[in-house]
Amino acid sequence: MGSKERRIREKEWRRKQIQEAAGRLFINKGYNSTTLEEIADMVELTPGAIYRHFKNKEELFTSLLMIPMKNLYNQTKKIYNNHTLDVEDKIIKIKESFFNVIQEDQLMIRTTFHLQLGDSLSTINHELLGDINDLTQKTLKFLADVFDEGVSQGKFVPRKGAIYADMFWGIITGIFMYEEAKKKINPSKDFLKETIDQAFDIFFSGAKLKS
Amino acid sequence: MGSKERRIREKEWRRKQIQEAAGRLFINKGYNSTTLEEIADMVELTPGAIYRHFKNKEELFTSLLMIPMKNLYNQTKKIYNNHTLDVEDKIIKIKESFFNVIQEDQLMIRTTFHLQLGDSLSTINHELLGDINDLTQKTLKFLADVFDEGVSQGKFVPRKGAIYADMFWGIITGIFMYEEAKKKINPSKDFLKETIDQAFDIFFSGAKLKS
Amino acid sequence: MGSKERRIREKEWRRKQIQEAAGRLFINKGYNSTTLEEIADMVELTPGAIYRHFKNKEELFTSLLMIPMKNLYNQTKKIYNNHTLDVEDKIIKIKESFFNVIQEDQLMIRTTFHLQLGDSLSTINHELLGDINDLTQKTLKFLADVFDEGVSQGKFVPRKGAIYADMFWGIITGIFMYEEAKKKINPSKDFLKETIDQAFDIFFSGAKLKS
Amino acid sequence: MGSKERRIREKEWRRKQIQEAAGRLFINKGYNSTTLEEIADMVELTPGAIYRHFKNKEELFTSLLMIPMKNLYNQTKKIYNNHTLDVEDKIIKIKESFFNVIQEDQLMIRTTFHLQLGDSLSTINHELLGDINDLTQKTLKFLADVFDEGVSQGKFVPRKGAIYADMFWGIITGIFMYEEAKKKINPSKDFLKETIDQAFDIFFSGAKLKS
DNA sequence: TATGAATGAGAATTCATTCAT
DNA sequence: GATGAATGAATTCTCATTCAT
Repeated sequence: MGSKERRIREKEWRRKQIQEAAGRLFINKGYNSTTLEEIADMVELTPGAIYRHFKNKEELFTSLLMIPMKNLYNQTKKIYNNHTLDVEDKIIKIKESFFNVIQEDQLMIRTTFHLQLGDSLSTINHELLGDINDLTQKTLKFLADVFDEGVSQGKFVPRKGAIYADMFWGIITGIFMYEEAKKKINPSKDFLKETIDQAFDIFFSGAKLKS
Repeated sequence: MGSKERRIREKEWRRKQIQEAAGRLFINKGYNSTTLEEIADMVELTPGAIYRHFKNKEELFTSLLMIPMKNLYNQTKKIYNNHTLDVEDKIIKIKESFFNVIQEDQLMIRTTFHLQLGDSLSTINHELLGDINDLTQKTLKFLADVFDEGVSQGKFVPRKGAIYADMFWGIITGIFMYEEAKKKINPSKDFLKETIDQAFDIFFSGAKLKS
Repeated sequence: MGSKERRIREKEWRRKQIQEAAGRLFINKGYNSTTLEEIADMVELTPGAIYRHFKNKEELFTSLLMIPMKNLYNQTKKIYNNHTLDVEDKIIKIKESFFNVIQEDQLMIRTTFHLQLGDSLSTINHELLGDINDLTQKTLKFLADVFDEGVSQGKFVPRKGAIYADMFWGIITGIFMYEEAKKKINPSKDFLKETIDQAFDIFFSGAKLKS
Repeated sequence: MGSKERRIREKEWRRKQIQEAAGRLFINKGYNSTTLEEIADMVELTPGAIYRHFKNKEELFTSLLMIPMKNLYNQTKKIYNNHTLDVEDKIIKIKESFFNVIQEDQLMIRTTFHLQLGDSLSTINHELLGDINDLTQKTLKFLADVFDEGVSQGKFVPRKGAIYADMFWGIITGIFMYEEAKKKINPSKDFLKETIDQAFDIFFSGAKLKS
């Protein structure tokens, strides 16, 4: 019988459920201000039960990164491998992917920065952290390759594709964070999409070789 | 007698001393992992004494932003008001200012992001927070004005100067954070200056109107 | 059919298996630091399954005493009843028995002391605890009887046999614990056998009536 | 003014107060069953305040050993250095000292055994543990020296003094623990003094060279 | 019989902050 | 202005034990 499999599926579902609750809370209140009790309450469990699914609070937190990161990786890979698209199309599509994933999953950006701030993540699960870094690198590698291709096709100003990719990532995350911050103070309007698009236009236009 | 003034000067010196210690600690260990006792130890005081100089931990933390922010503001203002420079020169000089201040005072960026992450900063002194935001806005306003000027001079692609300014800020901070993160994993080489410069080139070249 | 017996045998075998695993763990990590999960892992069971065999953790712990205690009891009884031996021989043989059992089954001593320390053993199964005490008393009773016999034969300084027996037990266990402790700090050499033998010599020589 | 000294004295007094409360509790309930809250209640403090005086629960516990151990050491040293006593007198006096200290401070024995059982003392302050071991060794060294002297005076059966000393220690602690255990089950009579004295007689008589 | 998810109650810490001196 | 002892509230994490399957 598939009773064992059902168990596994249920366990996975629980895991996801906890992640979602934690994610929502982390976004709203930040990592340190979110307690395990709140998370547990949200999924109608006890704090102790969460430890069956995650080694500790930080692993739970970090695990949240994997979801959108995998997403991002897969989408980027798909675009990269789509040979009906030319270089410019690929870059535009990757930009849209980035934007969508980040938009849907604000937590990713926040978590990334949390990791970068290095705040009290000493007990972190190093395997997981390594996985995340690998995934980011691999994702940006696709992007870098596309840029390299564009350069070799004489479409872009000759620069290392990796530099283009880093910039790309920096621009998107930097603007995202800053716009989020502004929204917090004055929530009236959301300029995120607009600013990122315009930034990308400039970036793109600056990258292209003027024929 | 100037004894009163001397006392004031001494007090200010103490304040600065505490800020420096706290800054170093915050950078290395993050906000939450740094205890007031550590800070106090570093300046050979007791935790209680710090409360004579700062309302609480968060105000101390936030106050650290004021130093480089003022710096940044003043430098930007000076460049803005220097009428011997043309628009392009101003922007390049402002970029250098930003880079230098950020470079010297990494804490600013980290603190900024901390504020953006909204992590446990609920008890923050709102006046101080407001001050910082004002200063940032005012600094970026100078930048936006320069861009507006460039646009009206037909030098840049027509866009709102504020958008250019935001992007500018986002690019620099985003790249800074990402490069810092990479350095943490592989400390071999420091691409920060190079990446920011190249990013700026692209940005600048994308912003300029092709004649 | 013997299927019922087979089941019983299997159950007993499981029980023994659990005891062995628990014993090894208790010796190495102490009672409190050993979790039921660890024990269960070691015998490839789940924590819950252990409750089919033992009422709770403490009963499992205490039950470990029964094995060597019974052993000790049986051996002592045999020697006691062996009428080809004279009093001195019996005592020497009993000493050897004690030493061997303790040596092979260090846990007994440790468990005994744990019980004596009274640490968190409130929920203990009183029946089992009683059994163990009875067994100890009965074992020492044989020894006491031998001493009494020796006294009445004019071989030993007149004292109550029970006192001799208690002393005997105290000496062996006390030296055992102390030597173990020393071994922990400096594991180079093992003086246990030597020290116990010499102690016994002194004890024996002090007990004997100088003719 | 001696205000600073008064502070220090007060702090020391607090420390002692905490130790006494903890000691009483540890004796009655065992280490693991005693909570910091109980200890804190007893001295009318909060659990947190205890951490100003002791790094953690285990250090508090272990520190209790130092008091009687120092006592024992000092008394033994005094006897050792008293040149008006002959070897036999010294040994008898040391025995009395041991008995009294152990009697008054049962915790010492229990703690010693706790350390020997190695139960969950992983976070222990190693310095302190080392100190205790040193003190024990030094104390037994005095005893060993006395025995060596006795041997060289032809009073005792030739054996290493260290062996005599270890035995001495093992006998006393072993009997103490066993008698305590018996008292727990049947509290009617206390044979401790009697048993130790008789054990010592035998030991002593066994050690002495029959002229 | 065994599983393993979940409980529940505790218990040790940690620290920002206060306040009498 | 500084001290440092004390607070107190929070929070993470641990496990023996239970129970539906």
